[in-house]
Amino acid sequence: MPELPEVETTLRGVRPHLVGQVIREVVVRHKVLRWPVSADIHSLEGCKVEEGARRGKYLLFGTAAGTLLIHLGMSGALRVSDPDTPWRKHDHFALGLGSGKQLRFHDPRRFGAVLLVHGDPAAHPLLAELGPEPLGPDFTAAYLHARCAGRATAIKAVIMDSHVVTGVGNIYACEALFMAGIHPAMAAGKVSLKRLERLVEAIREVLAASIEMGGTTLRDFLRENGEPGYFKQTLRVYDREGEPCRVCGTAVRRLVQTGRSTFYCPACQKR
DNA sequence: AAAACTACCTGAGTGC
DNA sequence: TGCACTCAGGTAGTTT
Repeated sequence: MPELPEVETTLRGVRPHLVGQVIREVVVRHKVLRWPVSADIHSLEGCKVEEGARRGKYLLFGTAAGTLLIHLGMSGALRVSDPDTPWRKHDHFALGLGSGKQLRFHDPRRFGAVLLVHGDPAAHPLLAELGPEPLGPDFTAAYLHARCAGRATAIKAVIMDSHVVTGVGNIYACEALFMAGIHPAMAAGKVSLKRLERLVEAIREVLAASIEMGGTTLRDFLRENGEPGYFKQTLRVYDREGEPCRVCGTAVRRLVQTGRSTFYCPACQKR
């Protein structure tokens, strides 16, 4: 499910319900997600949520007992619920809040993570090696050019590598490459600085536009209030195999790169 | 060092 | 209706 826009949408949705609230209760209904839920997670009980932030696709909620780190994986979602709402299958974790509401973590595939991190979260192994934020000032064409230099790896794989730039997943990698007119299988080291400038701009533009629309609901992503995101209708190539390119009418093609589907227009995107 | 592959897990959809 | 199979928004870890 979630790439950066969906995580940001989730953050904006849950933050007003969380920040300033005391955590009355921590409910662990399934102890192991991608990793075991931190054994000391109950030490959050009685703590106030002081802040809510995002780093890449990680959500960070700061408290006196440490930082609650949540990753949504492929199928995770957070939802603010009334406590008398019946638990759904795959509701694995929840916080009972002073407001009387519950924040529930739902994740059928259990690729997500719920961890309590002590000390500076930026120093945590999961966060320390992440690349710059794509919407921040450090993600520039010069930076990307340096990271691509000499690499034979496909440009698509490079922009999906969270250690190069964080938050760009399969949907937005396909979309941004289309917008920049770059063939997804092109060797990263062969893409000119000028074209990388367009790519950086395209990544920023597509992520910002999707955030504006509440993210992309492909199958099951829902916001904290149960509403879908509306960016799917704006997708240019993703999940549109065989359909006409919105620019030139050529049929959109699908290819498989490192086990993931890539969608592209063979006429608009050149090597 | 970089590139390719594996693993984790459930559910939806397809074809027989 | 059921079975076997493929595919799905992520990414750490292992192997080549």
